[in-house]
Amino acid sequence: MQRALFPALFCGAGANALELRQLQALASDVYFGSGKTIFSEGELADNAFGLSRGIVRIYKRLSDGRHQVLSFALAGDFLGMPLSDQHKYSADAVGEVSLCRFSRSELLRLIVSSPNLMRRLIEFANRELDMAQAQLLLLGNGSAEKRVAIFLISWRNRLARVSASSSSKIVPLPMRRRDIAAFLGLKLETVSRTFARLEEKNVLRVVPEGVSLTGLEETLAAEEIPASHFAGHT
Amino acid sequence: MQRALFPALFCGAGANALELRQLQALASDVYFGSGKTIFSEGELADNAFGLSRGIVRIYKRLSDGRHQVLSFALAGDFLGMPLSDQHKYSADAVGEVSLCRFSRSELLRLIVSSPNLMRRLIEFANRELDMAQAQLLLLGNGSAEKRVAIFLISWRNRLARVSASSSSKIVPLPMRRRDIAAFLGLKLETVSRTFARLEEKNVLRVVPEGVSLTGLEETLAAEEIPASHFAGHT
DNA sequence: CGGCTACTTGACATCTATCAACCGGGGTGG
DNA sequence: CCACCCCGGTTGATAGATGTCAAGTAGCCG
Repeated sequence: MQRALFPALFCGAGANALELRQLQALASDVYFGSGKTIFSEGELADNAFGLSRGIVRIYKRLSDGRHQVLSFALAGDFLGMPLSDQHKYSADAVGEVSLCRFSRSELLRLIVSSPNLMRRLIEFANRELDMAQAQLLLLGNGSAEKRVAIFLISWRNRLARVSASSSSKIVPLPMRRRDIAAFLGLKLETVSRTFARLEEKNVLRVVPEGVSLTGLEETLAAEEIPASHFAGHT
Repeated sequence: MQRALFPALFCGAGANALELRQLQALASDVYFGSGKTIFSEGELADNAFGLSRGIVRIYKRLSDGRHQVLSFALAGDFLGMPLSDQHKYSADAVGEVSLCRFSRSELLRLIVSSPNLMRRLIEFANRELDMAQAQLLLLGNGSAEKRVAIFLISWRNRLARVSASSSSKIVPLPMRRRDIAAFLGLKLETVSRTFARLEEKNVLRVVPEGVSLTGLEETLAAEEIPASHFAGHT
């Protein structure tokens, strides 16, 4: 069984043994079953969470019941910035997830006392900001087809970075169509139709667990939005 | 003449005299005329900029010439996070602007050495992230009318915070329609039409320098997207 | 005065949302 | 064990909103 994977992933390759140990000392491992809510928008953020294993859907609820998915967190990500004392969005488990739970006040004290960790936190915030801004580009300028295509490529790249090599050419899509749609600012029917259209173009195949990409990026390379903006999602 | 306003604005009310002095020691005041480009996406970020006076348009260029405006920076904002060694987007002056220019390496050294400043930087990153995520909500779920309405209210609130009280009920819009459109993921014709429609509903008046709001927020209060997400843009 | 630029307005095309039917798998209960 | 139901997903028809193309107006500066 893996324990407290998050600290190692968060600190990255240049891991400093001390800060790693300090983080782990504060962490307690927790588990959430598929679909469970980890925290909800507006709640007091007594705890901070770091993701060790699995996928977490980060989203904001609109008053009419719609969702905007802000991101899909992967192992190594914080679920929200530990600074604010209130959760600014909700987080649900997509599939089963393992988390590190921290007392936010303890974590904050540790981070503030460690320039190293503080810097890592800024870098994390930076990556989150980059991702959000790339997403703004996509939602502001992309057709449904571009949104889906770029999402798939970006998602595959992110997965590849985390899970080393899942070897198979199939890109798993454990989230539901509805969630993909809510991430891309589309309706689930449109996502479904767009998958179908891309399949007809022979650039991907839809399989029950996800999709397999067969030339999607080449199609995209000829397009207006530089893929470089999206390849680097962390 | 005002000098080096940025450090005081960035440090905020709880300004620590020491960190303030240190920041000012590194800053040199620079001026850009209307429409001038301060830096461009992809350039090496030898300098970091803090905005003292005026408005700066932050945007990404798409390869086909379209722009996505990411934000309109106001006095007190950094133009991009000082961490990364490369500019991730471009910045143009909207009207005349005064900036503080820092050597990025010097600034970084100062910030890393000062837990106080580091924390302020994280808080700044947090605000930027919040704004970007609120924008994602808007682009993902809002009709043209909602986007324009929420933009206007959010813009007015941000201006009010910076310029104390511009007293008049007119909200100045020094940026062009094209920029508003690029910010909202719309075309400039759509923005123009939406202004016209809102004017017909008697919730605003279009004047040469901007708009005056006459009941727009009440209209919005009845809508699905909670305005609270947008009122707080910093 | 003339031309440029920003903006507005109009007619029409295109794309996505909406509403609705249908398919298929997994689980439940008879 | 089978039938049924429920849920997620796909597909179809239609409507509504925004984009596109084009003309026209107003203010500004030379």
